[in-house]
Order: sequence, then C-alpha cells, then structure tokens
Amino acid sequence: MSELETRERLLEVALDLIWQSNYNAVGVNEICKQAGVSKGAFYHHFKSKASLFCEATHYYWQVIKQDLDSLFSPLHTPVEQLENLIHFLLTAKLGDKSDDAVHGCPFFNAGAQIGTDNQEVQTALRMMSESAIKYNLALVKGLQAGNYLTDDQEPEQLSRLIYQYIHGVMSFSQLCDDIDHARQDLAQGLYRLLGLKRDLWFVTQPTWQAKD
Amino acid sequence: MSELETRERLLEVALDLIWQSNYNAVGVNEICKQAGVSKGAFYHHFKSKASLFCEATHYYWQVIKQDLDSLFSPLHTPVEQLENLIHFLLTAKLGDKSDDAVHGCPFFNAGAQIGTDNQEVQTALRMMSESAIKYNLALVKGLQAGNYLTDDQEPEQLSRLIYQYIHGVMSFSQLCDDIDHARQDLAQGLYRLLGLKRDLWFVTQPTWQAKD
DNA sequence: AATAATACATACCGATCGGTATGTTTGTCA
DNA sequence: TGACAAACATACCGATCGGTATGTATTATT
Repeated sequence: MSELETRERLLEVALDLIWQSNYNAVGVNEICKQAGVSKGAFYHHFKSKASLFCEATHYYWQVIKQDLDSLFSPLHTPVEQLENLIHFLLTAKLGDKSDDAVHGCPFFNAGAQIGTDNQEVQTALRMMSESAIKYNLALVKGLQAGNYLTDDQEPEQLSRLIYQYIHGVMSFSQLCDDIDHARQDLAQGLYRLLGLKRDLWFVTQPTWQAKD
Repeated sequence: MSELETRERLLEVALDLIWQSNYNAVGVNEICKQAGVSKGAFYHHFKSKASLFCEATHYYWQVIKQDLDSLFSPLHTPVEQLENLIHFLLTAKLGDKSDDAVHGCPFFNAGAQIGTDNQEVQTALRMMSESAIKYNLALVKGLQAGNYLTDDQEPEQLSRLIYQYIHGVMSFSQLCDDIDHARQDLAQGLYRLLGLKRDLWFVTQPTWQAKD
C-alpha cells in the first residue's frame, strides 16, 4: 500500500464505519483492521480518535462541497438549485440506494454523541454547519433576487431555518427508517420555510445528477 | 430510602446524567453511584442499560405529557397553544435557566447513538415521536379549524414537519450552544411551516407557564 | 556509507465498560 | 416462628476501550 494513502484509507474507512453505525460503536481497532493498517500507523497519523473524526469531518466536507458547488452552479436557475438540493439530499445523503437502512448525516449523529464533551469536535462540526449555511444563504439570496419568494425575510435567518429543518428531516427519517416520508416532507418543508411562491411548487425538475 | 423509590431514583438520575452528557458517556456505575444504590439494585430493577433507557424514555414522556396536556388545554385558543408550545420548548426543554450549556432532547441525542443498533431503544423512541406528533396534529387541526392558516395542507404532514423542525432547531442550538438563535428561529420556522397568517405572527402572548 | 527522520508494526497497558454470581438483609404470609 | 421470596449489597468477571512504549523497516539527507 502506498505511503500517503494510508492516511486517506483511515479517513475513508472511519467515515464508512461511522456512517454505518456511530462514533462510539466504532473502535480504533476496527478502523485499523478494516483499513488494513496497524494501530501504530493510526496513532502515527492521528493524535487521537477524536482528532481523526475532526479530520474526517473536514475530509468529508471537501467531498460534499464539490457536489454543492456543482448543484448550486450559476448555470442553474435558483429554483433549479433548490430542486437540485432536494434531490441531492434524498439520494446522496439519505441513501436512495435500495440497500439496508436510512442513514442520517454521520456528523450530526456523532456530534450529538461527543459534541458536548469534546471541544475540538464541537468546533469542527460548527464550522461545517457554518459552511453549509453559507450555501443556503446563496440559494436564498438567489431566490429573493429572482422574486421567487412571497416575502423578504432576512436571508441569514432563512438559511439557518433551512439548515435546521434539513437536519430534522434526516434524523427523523433515520429514526423511522423510512425514506418515503422524507421524500414527501423535505420539499414541502423547504417550500414552506422559504415561502416559495405556490405556482413554483413541485413543477421544476432537478438539473443535477450524482455522478455514478 | 424507601423501597419503591429506588426504581424512580435510578430513572431520574439516569435522565439527569444522560441529559447532561450522553448515553454512552454515562456508565451504569456512575448512575448507581449518583443514585446511591448498588449495582445489584440496578440489575434487580432493569435487565440492561438499554432497558433502563427505554423505561426512562417512557417515564420522561409521562412527565412531558402533563405539560403538553396543560399547554394544549382547550382553555387556550389554538394560537395561544402554539405560543405555549414555543414558550415551553424554549424554557423547559432548551434550558432557559441561565446555567451552563444548552441541552437538546436527551432522547434524540441518545437515539442517534444507539437507535440503529438497538431495536428495543429504537422502538421506544419511535413511539415517543408518534405521540409527540399526535399533539402537533391536534394543534394543526385546531389552527385549521379556526382558519388561522393560509392553506389547507394535510394536517398529518404538517404535524410531521413541525416535529422535524423542532428537533432540528434543538440540535442546532445545542451544537452552537446558542439559545438566542433558537429563540429567534423557532417561532419564525413554525409560523412559516404552518403557514400561519401573517397578522398573527408574534402578537400573541403565551398563556402557560412552567410550574417551578 | 553513515545518520536521521519518517512510517509503520507488535505487544501491551490501565481503565472502564456492561453484566453476573453469590451473599445478606428485609418484608410477607402462613 | 419458620419459610420464602423480593430487595438489595459486594465482589468480581471477561471483553474491549483508547492510548502508548518500543522495536523495525523504509526513505531522505548529508
């Protein structure tokens, strides 16, 4: 196995395992085992398990950002961007693939577990939240500028509301292991929160697709 | 210490500790220590830690229900009920008391941790969700019947949206350790999700207070 | 070629986890 | 008063946790 890859191997395996279950249930030993590296290698690259998690958060976010940049591309109209976001959340995040269970966002699940105890982790999660909300903010401003909304609420607050709701939907559908409700509710909730004009509801097709 | 109380002592201490941190971080030993009972007593009353958690969920919900019944009392108008709910969430749940940190709902934090692994826990949490949504449903129907809303969305879905959003707000404000945003966002989000008529926003005072 | 730092691997640590086996007290009913 | 079970208390268990100490290749530097 190549040298620099070891680090990424650990990050990806950790993401995978934590995604499938949760932070506490996944031990350092198992991460190493699945990654095919030794514990020494693990603690050579990361100073602690929490530290790995922080870096994994960052790593994961870099990947997500590529998708977000793509589906929020100026090539799409604001309404298309909104539909792209919905489509993205339903497929890439909630696990449209007909496999096993519905996954929430691994970082918020994990954040609920260690966030309050570990300052480092909490900070990492906050920064990811802020970044995500910035994307929402751009979307909201685009929708406002295009006169697609029924009122002129502060865009900062609106982008926060959206973020909160998305998180709520994902947690709920994970608990109920039911993606169908999420599919019904997500768009509805976002439309309502944003105050999207009624004649624009459920009429635009997403213009973005997850790459393979 | 009286006999029957031991059980409740364990439940309340467990709630307290889990509330303050999280399910995984709180061990059986510490619960027993804080409750002033032995481990033998613990496993005399509960067959496992997860089982305790399930019973604690039920116990906790019984307490919450009393508040919900009170603040959703027919003595209040539907709009007052809504404001009562908001006030309740901001004070009793998010911890208005100026003490330390912002707490989310301990059960959803814990649910994110063990929910997927433990069938028993997951079921208990689902039932609590369903019950909570039923309260929302009554509220929504009341608001619709009183013609306080701008549209006639399916009340079942609306009550779900509300539930999801509330959960999202609480998680977010816990992560950010910032109750001020929650205070700003909660009402705004609920108004928008429900489609409450604009002239009713922020004009009604809650008619319910937490009993010390 | 010698040296030093990097990148691991192996073996092991104390702490703590949830859980149990067994003993002792306490109340209950006959 | 004796029998019996419920309600604990004490001591301990194996497993596993995150983390470390130490040894060994490998690579870069001089």
